Amino acid sequence: MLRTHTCGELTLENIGQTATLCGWVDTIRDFGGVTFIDLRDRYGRTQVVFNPDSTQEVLAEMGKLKNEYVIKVVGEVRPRPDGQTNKKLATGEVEFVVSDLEILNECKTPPFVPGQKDVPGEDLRLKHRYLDLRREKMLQTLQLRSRIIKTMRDYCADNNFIDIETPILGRSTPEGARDYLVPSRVFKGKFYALPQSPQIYKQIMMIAGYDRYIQVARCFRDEDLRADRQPEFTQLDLEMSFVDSDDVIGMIDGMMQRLAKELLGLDLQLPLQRLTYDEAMTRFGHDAPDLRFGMEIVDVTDLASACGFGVFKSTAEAGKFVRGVNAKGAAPMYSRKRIDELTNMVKDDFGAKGLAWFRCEEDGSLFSPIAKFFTEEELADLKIRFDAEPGDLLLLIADTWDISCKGLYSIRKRMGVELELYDPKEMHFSWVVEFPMFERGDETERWNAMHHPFTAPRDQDLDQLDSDAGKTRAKAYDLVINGYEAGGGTIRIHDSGIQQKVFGLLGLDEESAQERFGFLLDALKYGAPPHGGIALGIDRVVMLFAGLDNIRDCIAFPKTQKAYDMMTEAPNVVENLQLEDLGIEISKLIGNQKTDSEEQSEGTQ
RNA sequence: GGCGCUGUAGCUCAAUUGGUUAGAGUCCCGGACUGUCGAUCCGGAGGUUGCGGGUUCGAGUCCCGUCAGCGUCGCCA
Repeated sequence: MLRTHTCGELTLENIGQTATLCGWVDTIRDFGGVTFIDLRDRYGRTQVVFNPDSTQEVLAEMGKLKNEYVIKVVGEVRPRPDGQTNKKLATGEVEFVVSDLEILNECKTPPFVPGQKDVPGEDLRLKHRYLDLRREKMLQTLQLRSRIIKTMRDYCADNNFIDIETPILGRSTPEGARDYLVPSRVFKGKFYALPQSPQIYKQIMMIAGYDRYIQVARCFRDEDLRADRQPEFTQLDLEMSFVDSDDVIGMIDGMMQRLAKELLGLDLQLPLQRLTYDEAMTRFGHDAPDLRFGMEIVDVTDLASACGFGVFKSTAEAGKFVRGVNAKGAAPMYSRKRIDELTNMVKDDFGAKGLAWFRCEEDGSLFSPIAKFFTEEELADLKIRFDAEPGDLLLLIADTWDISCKGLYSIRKRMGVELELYDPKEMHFSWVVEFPMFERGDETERWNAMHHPFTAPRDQDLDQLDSDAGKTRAKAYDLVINGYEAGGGTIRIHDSGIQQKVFGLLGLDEESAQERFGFLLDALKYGAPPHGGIALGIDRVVMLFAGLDNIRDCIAFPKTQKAYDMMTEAPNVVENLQLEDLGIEISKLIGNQKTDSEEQSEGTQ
């Protein structure tokens, strides 16, 4: 080892000891005579002191030091003079008086330094990720991530789970998200697919009798990115045999309790709150509601059908919905302009026709551009329904169930932040359960699986599969933290008769089901136990536990919104020889296109 | 693919209704200083305002296109 201690280690207990430290030059404070350098590594910072009575050689080397040089110093640990301790530093009561200095490596003048106050632009951070990862915040987040994963693994190990790796090179299953494909050299013209999840493999493991499986699994989905979505991400994949929904939920309840306790010092009361999907949609318009605040949706379709306002009346009579939220005390903060912004949001993003609003005045009356279409009694009814008090702002959408859900959900989410309706540091864990088995495809009359085609229906809904499939509820459950879907799972179908029936409803005949999932269907016939599981999005859990609002800061080497790696410049062109090996020819329409960033950097040179 | 925000010195940001030589802090370079910890002080360097076009007597500012980053809708079984 080049060093005897780390930069976060030396304290008053080490006074008088000779030690050797290695690290990066964080800051230099040169007083002409004495010079202080904060030496930094993963573990902390130690103040290193150069005195004028050092040797000429040491002083000469010291003169060469600049930000982010990597050095090794030998010296003695001494207490700091009275009144000169630094309480911000764990090592702040001591200093390290240097007797020898070796420059292990120099550093070009960096585009930014890890300690600077203003965080650089994200593109610059991603391009020079090795510098960005030196930043305290990144270091803390990745350490938290490591501890979260360790705690998850420990918990699972304590509960008899076995950790098993499944293939990265797998087979494309055209359902679901777009696959990342890998061409085969041996089977020219054929492709592997990177896993969207180890779903099939873990079910096979259950059939094989490995009744409690986990994996920290990298998954890949070739879809557009979001603040909380990366093309490759990590999930804690878990599957259990001889269980029902409550058993899986209970297992994760315990895991969340341990995570919250060990990493945040929070005591979670178990069982965690549960909402059904229907309840979540009715009350919050979304299947992963943020339960840290109220502002629940109020349905006034019945009032609307009897009122004089044509838009409301016709909407209600068409079997659609008039629903709204009461933003308590929001009226003074929301000018016409800000209400217009909300209106544009629900129109542009979700295709709502408009946003009706009522302001509750000081005298308790409701003011609105559309108030004239309502009788005094109707206005009074609205007030009662929404529990409106002076200063409140009522926002209503008259539209389909889907649009009213989406619009009111986004309004609630946005105003929750703007009105500071909750403490951003608060954590709320809950479950949304009993999702529908099926949803309608956009252009077809056929059903689509809401989760995946192996999801089991609730026992009491089995009969409904034939009569009213749309009403069938599944043994499906999502873990929701602070309004984010942190994980989701289901109990799987282990009965081939039910599986055939579900395939039928999904429009999959026996032949095509066999073609796509034959190996699983075969395996299910060889003694499949009842089983089910869940997958937790580790990146998102880290994001939420760290109090961050984007997932890239929880991943060491994330990709941009276009799934581009700014540091390695992947994806990129490959040698023609590699393509020939694979029997692949790039279409002339595409050619060997330069990536956009290459074009841009050439343009700016 | 749609909508929106952003792009000015190495970095973080200013620049009034379009108006003189595009500024500040920081970083960098040089100098001073023996107790700082966001060190301080003095001096200096540093710009094709992302790129291309247009309007105008005049464009960092307005318009069109384009590229990049971010947010969002679609999408994400």
